[in-house]
Amino acid sequence: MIQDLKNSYGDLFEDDLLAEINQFGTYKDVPEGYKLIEIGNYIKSMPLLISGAIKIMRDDDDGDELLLYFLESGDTCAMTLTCCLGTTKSEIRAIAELPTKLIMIPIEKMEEWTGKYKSWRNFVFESYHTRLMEMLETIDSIAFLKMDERLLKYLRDKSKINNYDTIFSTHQEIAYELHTSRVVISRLLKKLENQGKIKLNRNNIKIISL
Amino acid sequence: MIQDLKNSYGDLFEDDLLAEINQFGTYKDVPEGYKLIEIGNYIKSMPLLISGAIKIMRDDDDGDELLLYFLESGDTCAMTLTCCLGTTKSEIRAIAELPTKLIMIPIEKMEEWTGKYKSWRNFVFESYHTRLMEMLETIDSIAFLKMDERLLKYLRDKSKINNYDTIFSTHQEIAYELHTSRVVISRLLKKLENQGKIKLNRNNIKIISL
DNA sequence: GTTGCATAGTAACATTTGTTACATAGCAAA
DNA sequence: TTTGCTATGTAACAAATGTTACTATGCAAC
Repeated sequence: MIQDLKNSYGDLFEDDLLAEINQFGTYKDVPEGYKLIEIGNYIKSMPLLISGAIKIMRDDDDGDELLLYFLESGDTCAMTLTCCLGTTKSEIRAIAELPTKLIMIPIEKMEEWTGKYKSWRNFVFESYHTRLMEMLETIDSIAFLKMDERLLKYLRDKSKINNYDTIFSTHQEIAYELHTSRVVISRLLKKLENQGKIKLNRNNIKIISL
Repeated sequence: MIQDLKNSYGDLFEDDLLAEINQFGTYKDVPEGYKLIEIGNYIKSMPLLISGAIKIMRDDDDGDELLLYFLESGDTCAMTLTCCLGTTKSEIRAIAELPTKLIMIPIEKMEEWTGKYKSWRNFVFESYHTRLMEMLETIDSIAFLKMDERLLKYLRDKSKINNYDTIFSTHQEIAYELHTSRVVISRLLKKLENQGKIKLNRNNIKIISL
């Protein structure tokens, strides 16, 4: 574990801190689709991403859902932070988008290190920063873009995250993540296919040129 | 200034920190409508709200805009924090919603205190937390609510912020903040009036029961 | 191959939201 | 009072999105 850790965070943290992370953190290796956090869960630890990607979803009571953003490999921790502080329940759902390796840090340590290590403090601030910017981007998308533009952006983001030009999702899954209906997505995807930008197949979408 | 400061933050910060804030902070008293931050500005200081309220708006390049949230009186500082860290430009616009008193803290101090005072650190984290939650609520509104529900929520929030049952806005202003058109707002407001929930007047809306 | 199920295609229609265009009303300055 | 400006009301229409319902297709289990 220490090697993975050094690869991802060696530049960021001093050795003492790395050692502490190694000592108190719990290594986790989860498969694609693994549910890391469910809405309403109490959060007692904070994840550091080593590799893979995590999808952060917002759900409301009526079963509505919406993709907020992805956490990427070298990329920092979650907005989970937020939920840690108060003994509040999670407002979001976190699901592994890819096979993902991460280290879970217990809350107490997280707080302790905040006083102890400047690099840790900066890391946490930096994470908050990134998260807020990510949320802003999400707001831009749903407030200012039409569904066809949102879909395009979605396809681009998704293929970037997976680092692959084929997206293995059904229309229904995409519809859930963009909070619309399957028929709408099918319609728009077909239009993109007619424009020669993608190639539709069962259970996957090949990207030709976005 | 020290008295205002103690009233608003006395419970939160220890005396040493209060003294430093008093020493290094700049007191500001701005009228309603005063533009505190414009998109693209570089942020060199962080505001502590003493009284009043600040409206945070998101704008995009095409002139689209959208109300993100309000900062309230005793309420903590801004997402401005975020913009401070990096030497990045502001992604948002901040406008005094009411006559507002605040203290501006220079960035350097902000960072220095983060290491020095636990209460300051917690305050900053807490602020980030609140801001993220506020953004989540905004996302919920635009993603899951129809325009009529958003308008209702807007009227409630606005009257709460101003602590008054009459809202002094034109339909056009509301339309900008909800990122829709004046006609749409007029239409929906008229419906609410017909339901007996509000009373429409020129330049103001009296709330009867929401 | 046949069956059964999940996925995708598509038409027709409903609803919501946005747009245009014009009429009316309130208010203040001349 | 008249004028002019801003704000509001409203109809008619357009576009975007959502819904229903049904068909077709791909794939796997049998």
